[in-house]
Amino acid sequence: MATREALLDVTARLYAEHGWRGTTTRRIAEAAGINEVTLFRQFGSKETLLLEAIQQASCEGEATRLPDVPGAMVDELVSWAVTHHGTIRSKSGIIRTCLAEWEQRPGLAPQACSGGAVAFIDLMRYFGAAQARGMIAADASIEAAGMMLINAVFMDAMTRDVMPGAQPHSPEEMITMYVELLIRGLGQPGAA
Amino acid sequence: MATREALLDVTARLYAEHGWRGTTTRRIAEAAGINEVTLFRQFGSKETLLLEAIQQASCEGEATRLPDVPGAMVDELVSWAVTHHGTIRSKSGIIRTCLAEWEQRPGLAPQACSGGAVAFIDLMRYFGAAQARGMIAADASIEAAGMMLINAVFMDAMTRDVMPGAQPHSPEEMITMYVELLIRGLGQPGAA
DNA sequence: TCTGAATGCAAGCAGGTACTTGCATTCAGA
DNA sequence: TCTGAATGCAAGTACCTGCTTGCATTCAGA
Repeated sequence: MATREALLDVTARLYAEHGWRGTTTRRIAEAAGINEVTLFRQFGSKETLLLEAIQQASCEGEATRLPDVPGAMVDELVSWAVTHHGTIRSKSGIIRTCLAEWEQRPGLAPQACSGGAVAFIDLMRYFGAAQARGMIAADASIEAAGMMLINAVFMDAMTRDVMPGAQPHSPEEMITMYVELLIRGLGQPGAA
Repeated sequence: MATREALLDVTARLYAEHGWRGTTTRRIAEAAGINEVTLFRQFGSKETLLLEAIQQASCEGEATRLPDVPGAMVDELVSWAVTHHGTIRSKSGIIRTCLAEWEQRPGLAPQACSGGAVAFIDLMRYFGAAQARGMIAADASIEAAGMMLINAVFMDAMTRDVMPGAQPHSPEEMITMYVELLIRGLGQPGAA
């Protein structure tokens, strides 16, 4: 079983860096320190190995949940978003590659991004509860706020490696600014 | 010259769909309807052709500018963002691929994303002017607002092809919601 | 001690890929 | 009419890639 685990881990890492075609079976075997033939005996084909590795890498990572009853909204949202940011960042390579290769393998991108969809649903539930309690203006567009927060966190996590030094602020600082701005926008009733 | 243009266009399209390794010289020649040898005689190598094609595709597209003197902010921002959205969307394939292959060719991603950086600078200038005129709260974080708007527009443009049907609203509707929410957040002074 | 499953190693196969060479064809401009 | 540049065509080279085969080695469990 150790061989399987090593192969899956190495394959996911190589896929994130080099894409499907760039992840050759020879390179996988060499990086994992095992013989190429063993790879085929274990998984049958390159495709099987890659699909399993990508799925495993997409799923791992903790999913934080926002409280059922909203309290200190800024604090709760910031700490939740920071965790979510870390989860995305640890998978940023895989997500980038799956998105780029969506046209060749359409099933992978939704799988890799599923964490984001779950987070969005959780966020909408939280906003809905806050709105029901009058903590958010009744006419506020919580949908827009949710999308913007998710997108901002997602983009920050994805581009922080690609553009080093471009962001003078830490993720925590940026997220705090985002959340405070959104809460201000959601709190003021009827500007439209 | 017609041969060069055809090769560059086809190459950019294939690269957006299949990535660097997937864009083979045979495929380029076939799709362009010319002989593979001609490709090498014109560009010398696959690398030269691809770099030139990607650069050309990254640069094209109109750059709208926000007014020097902010007026009807929501209207101005929405129409500007909608144009920006269209520009990004027309290059979404190239951008996705360049981002994914950033680790192998680090120079391409910043090049493909340069339009976004320019747009962000323009937006910050506009927000700064609005703030100087008192149209935005003095303590509002225009930096956070700018990032969020750029990110939201970028993400919408990038994922609209990948997740068809996932967004019930049109780009214009989403952008309008984003802008109105942000303006509300920027207008209310001192919530922190 | 024996057995069988997992693994390693060397070699090879068929097809793809970047790129080259040699020669024939077209065709616009002098 | 001649010339030269651009292009096409057929073939080939060296290397890569997924995958297979045959055989030797290790090693835990009966």
